[in-house]
Amino acid sequence: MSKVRTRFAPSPTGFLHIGGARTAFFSFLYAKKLGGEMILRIEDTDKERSEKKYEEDILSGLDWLQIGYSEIFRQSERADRHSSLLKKLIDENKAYLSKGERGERKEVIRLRNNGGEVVFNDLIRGEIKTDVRDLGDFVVAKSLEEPVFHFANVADDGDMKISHIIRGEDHISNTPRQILISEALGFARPQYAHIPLILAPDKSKLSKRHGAVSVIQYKKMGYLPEAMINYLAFLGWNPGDDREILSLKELIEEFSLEKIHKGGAVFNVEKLNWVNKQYINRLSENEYLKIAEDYVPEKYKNNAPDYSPSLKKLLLFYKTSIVKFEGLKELFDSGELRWFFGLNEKDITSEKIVWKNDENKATKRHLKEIVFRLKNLEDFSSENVKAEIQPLADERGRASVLHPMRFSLSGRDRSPDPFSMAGLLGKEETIKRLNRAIKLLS
RNA sequence: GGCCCUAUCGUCUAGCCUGGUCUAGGACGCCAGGUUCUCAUCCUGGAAACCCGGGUUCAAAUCCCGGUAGGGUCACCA
Repeated sequence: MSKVRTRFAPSPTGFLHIGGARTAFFSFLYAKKLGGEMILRIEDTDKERSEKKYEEDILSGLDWLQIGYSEIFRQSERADRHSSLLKKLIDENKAYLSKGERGERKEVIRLRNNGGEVVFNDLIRGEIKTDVRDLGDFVVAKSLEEPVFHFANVADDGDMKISHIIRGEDHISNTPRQILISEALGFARPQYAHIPLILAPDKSKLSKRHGAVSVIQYKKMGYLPEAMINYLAFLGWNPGDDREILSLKELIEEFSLEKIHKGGAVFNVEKLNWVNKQYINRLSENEYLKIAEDYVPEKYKNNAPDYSPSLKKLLLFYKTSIVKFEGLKELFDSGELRWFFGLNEKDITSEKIVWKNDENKATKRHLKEIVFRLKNLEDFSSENVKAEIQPLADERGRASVLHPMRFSLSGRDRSPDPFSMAGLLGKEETIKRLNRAIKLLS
């Protein structure tokens, strides 16, 4: 059996969206699985709609997702080859120049179609038969210099020795005519595999109005590429067991076209978020910080308060609570982190410091005891603070002790636990805030 | 509309080929409880589906037929 060679052939008339990325990824996975390779072919024959920025977006999207290709071609660079193939077809009387019909603009080149039935075996859907008569002598080129999509596509697949064409199911009805062209050109017929579409929540075809257009948008939102390809792979495919989180290596090992579904799959951000979270959790501290720091708004960068040992510890603290890195940015922008960057003293009132029906006097006593216990603590880590304070809380009532401490430090009804905050704030600032609260209660 | 494709919890899906082990399994989300000073995390539990109708069979989510619904495609765009 000859070498497996697949291709991803996007036209640079739009961004690399979720669906395209998955198609590329399946093509890539299949080639890798079979020890072959995938090539990238930019189909830029539509000069009006093709744009460089789209090509760049496609390239960077593939790069981000680590979808590698062994070679890259631009269809526009193969114009000479296309016209000579077209000439050959005309010379062999398999195609002919035809006058424009019904007021159509000019002469076009049509393929002679003898009709009959075209049958092909789709690797995912099985045998598909099409009566090809009503196609008529269809157009393959606008002129010798301007081949139509079908022609250029087939010519390139033939020349580039593509063994497997893996593409979206919207191409399934194009396949018969492409087979006709391929046969006229004398190429060996490739295997076809049409994968189901990715749907929007309302089951319609996923499009711009359903959110992010380019996969690069997901990069910007702080999704990890490993999470993205993992999730994408599971849209219409799964390894057949209960595993949900698979590395690229495992994906390659497990992948098979037979396990791809026939029905479309709805793109679900919630699940993507969950997958992403799994990957964030697995990041080492350094890997995490490297990315996290890019999501700190400018005004907070290098602007950590004096009392802060480091911004890094703060970022690390929120590692388990974000679902994507953009969540960090939201934390900063929402004021959620005000306890760290600048407490608003007006937020702290004696009523709020005191837990439910506790007395001011008792609360004050608790806070004083906390200060007393922390004053001489050498290593002011969250763990050590907890070791000092937890017994006190257990003894006098957890809420009665911990709520005042937490509120004194954060000025918020919802905040991290007091031990973590104390550790992040440092000894001096922690005691300063506690004393301020004690004063308020007097 | 023609042609083609598809159909299991709200969503992603296992099971279907090789009928019984399926009172249909897992995951996300949701709800409840637990852990907890709050929020989040984490743990436990719960609600939630075989599109409909016929047929074959002792037995059908699984096989067959017919509906219905959804999607794709019908370009001198890709």
